[in-house]
Amino acid sequence: MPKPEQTIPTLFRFFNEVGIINQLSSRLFETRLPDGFLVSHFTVLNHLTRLGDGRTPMDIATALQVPKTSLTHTLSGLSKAGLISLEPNPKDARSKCVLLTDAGRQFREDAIASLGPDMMDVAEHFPPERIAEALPLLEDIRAFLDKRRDG
Amino acid sequence: MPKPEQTIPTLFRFFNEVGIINQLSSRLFETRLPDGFLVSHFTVLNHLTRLGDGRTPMDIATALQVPKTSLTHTLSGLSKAGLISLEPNPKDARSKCVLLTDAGRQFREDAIASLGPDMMDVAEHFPPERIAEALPLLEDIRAFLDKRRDG
DNA sequence: ACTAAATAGTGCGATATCGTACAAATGAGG
DNA sequence: CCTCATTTGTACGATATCGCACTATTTAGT
Repeated sequence: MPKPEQTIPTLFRFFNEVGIINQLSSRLFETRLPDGFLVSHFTVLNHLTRLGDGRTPMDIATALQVPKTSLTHTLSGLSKAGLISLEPNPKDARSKCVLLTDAGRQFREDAIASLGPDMMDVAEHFPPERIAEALPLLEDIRAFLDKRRDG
Repeated sequence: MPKPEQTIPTLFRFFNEVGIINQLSSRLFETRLPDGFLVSHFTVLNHLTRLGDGRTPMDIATALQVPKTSLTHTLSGLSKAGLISLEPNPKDARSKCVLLTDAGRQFREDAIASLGPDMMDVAEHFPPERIAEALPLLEDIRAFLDKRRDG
């Protein structure tokens, strides 16, 4: 039975730290990306590369937990830049398929490469084991919030 | 000597999880706040309550790691809503002092109270010790990124 | 088959965020 | 004192984000 007096401040601090880390890291990411591109663009390209392209916008929006209207905008930017192509979905005429282009794959690789020095800098101060230790908790909390959102 | 092959993907996953948790928790927060208020508003009120008001906008922007132009906008919203008052800074005529009003303190308390059930729900699934274990790492990474940003 | 409910993507409007450029004020160096 | 660089807050413009409403399509219930 958790005691609210200690628990709630601890959780507030947790979410507060997460918020600021996100802010700082996103900003850092963006200074490394070509002008006009944001973390949101990279995130989509990274997702498609890691888990495979050909997904629908709705799949991606759900996975990344962004509203579908926001994703429409992001995809439109990626498409204009030639980093993805949007094709009709043969399984569902309402929907589309998001395909990576070669330029899109290259963009992601370049982005990762240009972030490499920053990442190594972090890695030098924080042993990967220490980061790896925290990952399960983060993933669990993410999954919890994720499931909770639907219900 | 960290090995890039494992380290960099681990860090990517870390920042990715942080990003999604931030997105999910911010959204949840905002559904609990009165209409028209965002996490950014709460964050400022919370900061002033915890560390004391009378600070300058620039102090707050630095502490919260948001661009000063963004904070100007947030403060303007808080001021219009009567949750803070902006007064001239006797020490520096360029600057201002941000003071909490009673309504501002009350707003924060109400916000925390309305988030209570959500927090307890999280707390039931994640023992506070487990959260507390992760806090030092988050704080260290935050501090590292924070310092790194200046240099 | 037919209607009703649910779902996918988008257009639109409101507003948040942030970079640039500025004016006012301060501080540093001569 | 008197520059000149720095700092504070803001106005402005550009764009991101997101909620609402809408159309087209699919799915479910009868």
